[in-house]
Amino acid sequence: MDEKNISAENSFEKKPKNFIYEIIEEDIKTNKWNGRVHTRFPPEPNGYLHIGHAASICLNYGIARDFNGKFNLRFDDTNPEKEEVEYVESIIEDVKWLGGDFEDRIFYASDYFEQMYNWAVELIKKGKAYVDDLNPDEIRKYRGTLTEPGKESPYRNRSVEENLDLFERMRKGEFKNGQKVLRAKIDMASPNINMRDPIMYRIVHAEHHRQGNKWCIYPTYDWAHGIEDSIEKITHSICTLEFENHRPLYDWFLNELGVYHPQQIEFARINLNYTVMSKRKLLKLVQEKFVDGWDDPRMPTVSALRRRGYTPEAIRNFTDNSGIAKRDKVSDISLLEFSIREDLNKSAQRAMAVLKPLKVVITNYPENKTEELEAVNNPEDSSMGTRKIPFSREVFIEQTDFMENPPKGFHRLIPGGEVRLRYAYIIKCEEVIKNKDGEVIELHCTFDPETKSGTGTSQKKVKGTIHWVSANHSISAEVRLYDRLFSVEEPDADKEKDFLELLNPNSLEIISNALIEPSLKDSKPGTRFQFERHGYFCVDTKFTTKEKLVFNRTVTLKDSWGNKTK
RNA sequence: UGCCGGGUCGUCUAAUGGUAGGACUACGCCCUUUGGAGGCGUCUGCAGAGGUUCGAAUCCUCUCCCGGCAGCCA
Repeated sequence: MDEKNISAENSFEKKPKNFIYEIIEEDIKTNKWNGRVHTRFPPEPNGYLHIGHAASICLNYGIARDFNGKFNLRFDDTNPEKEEVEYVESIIEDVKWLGGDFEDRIFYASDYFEQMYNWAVELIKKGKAYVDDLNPDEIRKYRGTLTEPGKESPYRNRSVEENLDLFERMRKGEFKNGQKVLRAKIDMASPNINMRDPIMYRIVHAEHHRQGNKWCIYPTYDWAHGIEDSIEKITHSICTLEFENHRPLYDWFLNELGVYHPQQIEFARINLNYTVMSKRKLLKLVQEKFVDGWDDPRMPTVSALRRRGYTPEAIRNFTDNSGIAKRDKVSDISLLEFSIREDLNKSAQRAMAVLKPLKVVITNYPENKTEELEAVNNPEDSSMGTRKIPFSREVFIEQTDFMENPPKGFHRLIPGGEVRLRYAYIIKCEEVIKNKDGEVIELHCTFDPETKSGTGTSQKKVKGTIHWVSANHSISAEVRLYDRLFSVEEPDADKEKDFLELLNPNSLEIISNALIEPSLKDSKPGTRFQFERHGYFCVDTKFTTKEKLVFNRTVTLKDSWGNKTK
């Protein structure tokens, strides 16, 4: 091939998406893995997945898809005390929902325990691992500090035979938790603390969610993870930055074993402002009932985002736009919100809902008349068609759409002013009815029959168009409005205050008597709508009953007027 | 004062020795029967100092700042 052809071909190549794609493209060029690409997502089933995990799933699955490779789901279930079947099940559901297609490749690290044990025996025989009798406290002291080398355990130089015997007896259950560990024999003076004879096995007498009581010794992350990757013939083992210091150890184990050796690559995890991402803190919010579960719509978990009305597409776009790099980052929540607005604007059916109703009587409209008005289901997508909305003499509008003493620039209803009722007529406010406390409780208006929507006969122009529902036809629903869970940008960053003190007390507002148009009556849980001029809403899957629809607000519409008045 | 990794608009991310660009946000304007959507525009950035070079965000040196690591967690 001559140079011209090469450059012609190159001009069709897409620019690598990020530094990991660059590495993989280079590997393909040099045939490092015989052209194979095989990634994995290796969660520990000790909690629900959050948006950060979603980024990892999208990255790993996306790589497999883009390079015609494979993607595994693998549970890193090496710690029976923290792991549960509930978490396994939720993780499978979430990965699938996000579009991470692992086909039939769902694996469990615990299925490799026998192989891991045998390889540990091999290392003992090579003189590269030993059983240590030091207790946890002693081990910590012997490890040294960040600036001082550690010292060797007095048990470090046991004979191979003794180590073999002790290790076998560890497995048999002859010792108590913490009594003995198996350690790799590397270098107690290493500047990398992870290399100071790291622990490979600890004794844990606990029931494992898949293995039951078969094992009482469990491998540590460092020992187990490379083996899991190796067994599955992973090519690129992608993990987060905090494992960078562990890479020498990952490599050491695989080299000593002389087995298939994937490449570990680290990238910066995604953080989001106004929330927390650590599983420990999320668990605390759940356990101490600050939220109604892992899927409370205010949580940053995948199941919460789903319940709130996010689409997999929006989450994928968000993680794509957040980018993959090595510098620490805190992504702005507004980018997440942008991604769901962008998606739902194109796909969500429009509807009218009045959250805080104000009664309007149209005095010149016949008492018993009902009109069926035509409304567009989605102005962005005419294939979604139209629907009929009933209109009658009494309607409800939004309390905030009327002001007796409006500020400059207010386009809605004012005494003596006119406004269009969406898809209906232009009305004029003739009289304001108040209660004895001076609160506005009702408006008397007149309508102009010449201004019916869609007739094209109206010469009249008004600045504002507001939404409404017919008093006799609307149905009641519960609407839940969510705001950010925390009132500060980085709840983790404050060293003075516990993150629980920084919770936003107004993160949930429940409106129990909102009025919605009758076409929404039989909406199925999970269905998404745009309530015009309010935002996107989703029928809640947890609290909706046959008697009552409950809507979650996914995100507000952008509101340039509201911003101005703040 | 150990080791490892990072510093590009407010946020996120490109440019890999050759015009610092995009997205989000914010703010204007236009348009609009959703104050939505859409269109157009504006603001703001290479941590600092030297050096190499015709030319540096990019290469080198020093400084500063930030993050991770001392679980029998992952």
